[in-house]
Amino acid sequence: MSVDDLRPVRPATLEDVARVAGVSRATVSRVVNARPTVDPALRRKVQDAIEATGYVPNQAARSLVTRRTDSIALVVSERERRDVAASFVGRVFTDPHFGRVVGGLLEVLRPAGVPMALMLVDDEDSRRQLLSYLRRGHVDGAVLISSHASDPLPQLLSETGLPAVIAGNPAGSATLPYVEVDQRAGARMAVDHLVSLERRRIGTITGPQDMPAARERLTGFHRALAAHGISDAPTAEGDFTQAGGAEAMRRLLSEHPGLDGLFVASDLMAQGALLTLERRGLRVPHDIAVVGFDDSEAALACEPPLTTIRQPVEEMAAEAARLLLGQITAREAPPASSIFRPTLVERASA
Amino acid sequence: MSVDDLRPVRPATLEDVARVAGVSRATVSRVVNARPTVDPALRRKVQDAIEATGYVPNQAARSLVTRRTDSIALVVSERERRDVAASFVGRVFTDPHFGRVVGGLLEVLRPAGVPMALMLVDDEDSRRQLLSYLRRGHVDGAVLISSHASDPLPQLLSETGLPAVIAGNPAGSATLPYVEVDQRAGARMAVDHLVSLERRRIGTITGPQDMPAARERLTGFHRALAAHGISDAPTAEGDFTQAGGAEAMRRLLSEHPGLDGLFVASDLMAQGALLTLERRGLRVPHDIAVVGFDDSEAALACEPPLTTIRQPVEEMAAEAARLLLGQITAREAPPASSIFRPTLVERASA
DNA sequence: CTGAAAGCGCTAACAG
DNA sequence: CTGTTAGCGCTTTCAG
Repeated sequence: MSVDDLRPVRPATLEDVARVAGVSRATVSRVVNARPTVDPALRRKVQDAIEATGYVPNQAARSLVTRRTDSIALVVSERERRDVAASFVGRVFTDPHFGRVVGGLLEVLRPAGVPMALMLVDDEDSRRQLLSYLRRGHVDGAVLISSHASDPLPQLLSETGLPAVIAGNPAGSATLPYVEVDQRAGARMAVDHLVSLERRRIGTITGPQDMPAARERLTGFHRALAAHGISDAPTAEGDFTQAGGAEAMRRLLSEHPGLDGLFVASDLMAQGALLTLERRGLRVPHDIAVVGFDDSEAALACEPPLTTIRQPVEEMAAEAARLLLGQITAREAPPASSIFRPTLVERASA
Repeated sequence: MSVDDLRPVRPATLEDVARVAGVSRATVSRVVNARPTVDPALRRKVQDAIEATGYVPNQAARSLVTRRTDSIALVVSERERRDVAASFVGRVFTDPHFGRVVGGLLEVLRPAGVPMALMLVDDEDSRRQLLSYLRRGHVDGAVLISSHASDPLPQLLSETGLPAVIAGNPAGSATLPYVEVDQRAGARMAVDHLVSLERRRIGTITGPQDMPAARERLTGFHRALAAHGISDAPTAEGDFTQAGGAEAMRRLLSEHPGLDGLFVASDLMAQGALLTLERRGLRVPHDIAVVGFDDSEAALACEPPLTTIRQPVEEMAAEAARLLLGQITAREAPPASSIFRPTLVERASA
C-alpha cells in the first residue's frame, strides 16, 4: 500500500521484466520473440513477469537494432487537382476499385501481422513528405497505386531502394515490379461478346486517357474491332465516375444515335450510362447491348445487371502483397511482375 | 577511383556527417532539427556534408530518445460482417462521407508534416493487432472513426492512455473526446423545411439503427414531427447505400403510397430513393418533396439536385486533428469535445 | 540453454 | 555557440 504500488509512470522495459522474473534481459527477449531455445520453466516465469508488469515491447528500440518496422505502406498517388467538387481524397475513396485493392492486400497482410499505413500523394509537397517518411525507415516496404502516366513517383520510389511493388501498370516504365491485368485482352473479350450478339455498331466510353489502364482498354477495343473488320469506333471519354459515364453516354448518343453495342471501361461509368439510356427510352440489351469492366459491386446494382469483364482485383492485390513481403524477407533482387487474365461475366445487359 | 568511391552499403549516420563536416554530432543534430543556435558558417558546412553523404535521419533512433514518432493513426472500426457482397473494406471506401473525413484531417495534418497511417478494424483479431500496434508506440496518437454502438474499441483505446479523438459520437460512452454534428437538430431542420412546404404526410428512410448517428437522426425526426402535431411517422430502414435507399423507398411506398414529404438520413440513400420515385412516375418535389442528409457529392448528382442537411464534415475532421495534435504536444488532460451545427442547403428536391 | 557485454543512431543535459 | 557525455530499450554475438 505504499507509493510503489501506484501504476508506474514509466512503462515497463525488458529490464524490469528480467528483474521480476529473476533472469537476464536476453532470456526475456528470447521469450518475447518466441525463440524455441528457452527452458519451459524459465519461460513460464518470464511470461508471468510480463503479465505482472504489463510489458509491451518498444518498437523504436527494436527497430533500431533489427532495422525492421514490421509494417508497410500503401501509397496512393493521384494527379493534382485543385477543384473542390472532385477533391482527390473523395475520388479515391469513392472508387470501389480501390476498396477491393485494400481488401486484397489485407487478406495477406493481416494473417502475416503486418500493419499497413495508407499514404496519399497528390502534389509536390505531399510527395516530398512521403519520400522523407519512407527514407527515414518508417516502414519496410510499399505498395504503390499510381494511376496516371506522368507520375514521377515510381521512379523516385525505386531510387530509394526500398522494397516496393506497383499495383497496376506503371505507364510502361517498369522500374519496379508490378501486378496487372491484361487490359487489352479484357477489351477484346467485351468486343468479341458484343459481336457474337450480332452487334456491329459498337461504341465505347473510355476512362481518362492519361491513365495507362484506360488507354490500354481503348487500344484493345480498337484492335478487336479491327479484327472483326469494323472500322468505325464511336468514342466518348469519361472520368471513371457514374456521373461522368451518364454524361459521356449523352454525348455518344447525340453523335451516334444508332449504336447497338457499347463497351464501357468501368462498371461505375456503365451504371451512369445505363441511367441515360433508360431516360432516353432505350432498352438494354434489346436496343443496345452493354458490357462493362471490373465486375465491381456497381455491376450488380445496375438495371439490368451488367455483363462485364472481371478483373481479379483482390487476387492481384494479394499477389502484390505477397511479392512485397517476399522481397522484404529475402532482401533479394526484385521479383518478376505478374499479369493476370480477365474473364467475361455474363449477366443481363449483353 | 578506389573501392571507397562506391556508394556505401551502410546509410550515412550523424557520425559520418559530423566527420565530413569536421564538427561534433551534436552540432549536426542541431542543424538537422533546425535549432536556431548554430553559427551560420558551420551550418553551411554541415548542410554540405549532409548533401554529400546523402544523410537521412534514422527514425527509430530518434524515436527511441524523443519518445515520439511524429505520425498518427486513423482507425476505422466497423462491425464484423462476413458476407462477401458487402465486404467491410468496400463499404468504408465507397462511402463518400469517409473520403471527406480523410480530406479534412489531411488539411491539418499535412501542413503540420504529420503522416497518417490508416488502420482498419473489423473483428477481434484485427482489433488485437491494432492495439498492439498502438501500444508498441508506432504512432503518437489516433483519430477513431467508430460508427456502431456496441464497439468496445473506444473504451480499449482510452485504456491505452494514448492521445485519441473520436470523429463522431461514440455511442454515448464518452471515454474519449469527440467531434460531432448535432444530428437531432439536423433532422429537425429537414422536417421544419418540409412542413413549411405544406407537407404533412412525411416519411423517413433511416440508417442502420445500431449506428448512433442514424438513431439520433431518427429521434430528431420523431421529435420534430411531434412538435408540429404530426403523429404518424412512416419509416423504413436503409443501410446508407444507394441500393439500400432505393429498396427502402419501395417498401415505404408500398405501405404508404400517399407520402408527400420524405427525409432521408443520407444523400447516398436519397439518390437511390429518387431513382425509385422516378421509376414509379412520382415527380419530385411536386408529388413528394425530398430532403437528404450530409450534403455530399451525391446530392449534386441527384436528379433533381437534392435539398439536404449539410454537416461540415471537413471542418469537423480538421478540428479533430487539431485536438489530437494539441493533446500530443501539450500532454495535458484530454480536451473537451466539440459539437457542430448543421445547416439546410436548399436545392430543387424540396 | 543462459548471461554478459557491445552496440544500433540519435537527442539532451551540461560544461566550456 | 559548440563539444562531451550519457543514455533511450532492445537484439545479438560470444562465452560459459
